[in-house]
Parts: sequence; C-alpha cells; structure tokens
Amino acid sequence: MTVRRRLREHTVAVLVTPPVEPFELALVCEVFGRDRRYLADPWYRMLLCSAGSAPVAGAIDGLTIACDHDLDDLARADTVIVTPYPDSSGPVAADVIGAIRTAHRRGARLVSICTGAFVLAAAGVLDGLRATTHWLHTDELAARYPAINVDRDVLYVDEGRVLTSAGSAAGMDLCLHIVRLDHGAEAANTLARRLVVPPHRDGGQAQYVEAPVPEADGVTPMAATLDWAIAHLDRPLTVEDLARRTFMSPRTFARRFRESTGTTPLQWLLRQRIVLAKRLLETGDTSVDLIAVHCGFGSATAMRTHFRRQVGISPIAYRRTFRREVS
DNA sequence: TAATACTACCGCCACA
DNA sequence: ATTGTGGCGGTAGTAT
Repeated sequence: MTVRRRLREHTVAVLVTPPVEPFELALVCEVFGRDRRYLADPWYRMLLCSAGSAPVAGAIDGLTIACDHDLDDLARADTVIVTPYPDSSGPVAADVIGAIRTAHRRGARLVSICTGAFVLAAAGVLDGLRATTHWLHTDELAARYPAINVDRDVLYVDEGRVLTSAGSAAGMDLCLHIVRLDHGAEAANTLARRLVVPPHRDGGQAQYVEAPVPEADGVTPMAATLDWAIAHLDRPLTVEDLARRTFMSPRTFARRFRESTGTTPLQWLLRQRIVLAKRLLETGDTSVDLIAVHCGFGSATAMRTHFRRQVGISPIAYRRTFRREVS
C-alpha cells in the first residue's frame, strides 16, 4: 500500500450575506477555517466570500465581517457553503445565483446551513432533490419550491453534490459529516471531541439529536472496528474482541480508543446501543425485550437502566413521545 | 435490594 | 533520549 498525497488543498468558499448570523458562521469557521493539519494534511483552505469582497454587516450591532474573497472565488471553489439567509422570503441577488450555478456546473459540492437552503433553492440546484432547512421555514420552502422534496424530520440531507442542514446547530452535524466523508470517521470523531460537541442536548427536539456516528469507511483499523462494532451491536462485544479485530493488544487498543473517541470502549458501546434502541423505539413496535436483545443488552432490565441514565426517561415513555407518525 | 462474580479501566513500569 | 507498547494489579463499574 502506498501513501496517497493530495495534490492540492480542498477549497471551501463560504458565502457571507447580510445580516451575518455569528453562530452559524463561527461553526463553519471552527471546522474548516482553523489549522487542523493534526487531523489531516492538508486540511481545508477556507475563503470568506461576499459580493465584491465587501465587508458584510452582522446581525449583531457592532459586528462586521471582512471578506477577502468575491463571488468569482466562490464559483471556483471545491465546496461552497451558504450561511443562513435570514430574509428567506426576500430575493436572492442575481450575481450570487450566477456564482452558485457556475460552481454547481463545475461539479462543486454545495452545502447550506439553516435558511441558506433558500439561496440554493433560488439557484435551482435543489430541484428534484431532497432537502431540509430550519423547522420554522420548512413549510415555506416546500410551498415556494414545489420541485424540492422537503424533509422536516432530519438534521441534514446528503444528496451527494448538494447537502442541506436544519436549524443552527444541525449545521455542525453536517460539517462533521463532510469531514467524515473527506477524511474518515476517526478524524471526524476526534474533531467532534475537540469541539466538545455534546452527544445530546437538553430541551425540545434538540434533546433527541443523536451523536454523530461513524460511517462505513474503514480508512484506519480503528475506524473500521468502530464501524464493524456498530453493525454488530447485538453481539456481546468485549474489549478483547475489539482489540483483536484492530490488531492491537487490549492495552494499546484502550489508549487508541480514547484518543479517537474520547471515551472508553464500554461507555462508547453503551452509547451506541442506546442510539440503536432509540431508533427502534421510534420506528417500529418491537417489544422492549426484543429491542434489548437486538441492541446487545443482556436483559431488558439492563437496557432500561442504561436508557434512563442516558436519555432521562424510560424506553416506553420515549416511544410514546417520539414514535414517528406514518404520514 | 443485596451479594457475588466478572469485566473494564488506568497508573505504573520495564522494555523495544 | 524519546516515544510507543503491552503486561500487571488495584479499584471502579457492570452483570446476574
């Protein structure tokens, strides 16, 4: 096996439009704008782009964002990220639409955060695709662009060349997803840990956001093992099993595991098992006992204990509240 | 709920 | 000399 070297950096152009929402812009900058060569080398080259590279007013008094790059730079980028477009019902400037269409034609990856989806919609690049936006605006998006298949219940939608994400913080989930695609599960997990992205948040729908999960993408032995473990949660997995699978001694495995995931193997397993349990509770009507078996808990009692500890409510109560309506 | 039997975790340290 | 490895053993955590 030979070491592959990327020929050049991957350019990420961020479309900055007034009024800039600092939170969403910051989240993009944290992922793509910082020097993270410790994760992958080269990392990304991030460009803040505005029409005529003019400074852009922020949504907060006294906040102004200087942009060194213009729409031509945006049209040439490998990935274009559209930050929120608070005036979602307002028109989108023709030169912005033009730049996005050019990028799209060139094969660039297009990404929107929150209401940035309205800019992509206006450019017509979402027609015929699934997409999402902030839940306050999903109805409006669906009504104004009937050709778009709007998904209201997801954090983000990956349609390959076009990716859209839901409200504010879901943008972080999408950015991590992109890092995972480009650099693998391990880099994404390490970054999530570095940014201290919470496994779940309290209050409202956000409480039930699931922790990012590695995808089938065996870039490193560790990532491959994580993927494998997620696919075999029903088995009684021990640290020794996982270590052997990763071709390491248990001791080294434990160390490496903490480095890439931020937790210990058992704690991580318990978390993944609960994530799976939640999914099964939401979607089907499998009994709690059977779900416990499917998730690799020795008993329903054991599952209930861990479920309560992590989620705060019982499995049955969770199902009652979050069963997906079949619409 | 309590007792018992595991397994996991992690500091320590010799060694490559 | 520096850095990573992996066995050991005490304690903490989990399973039944």
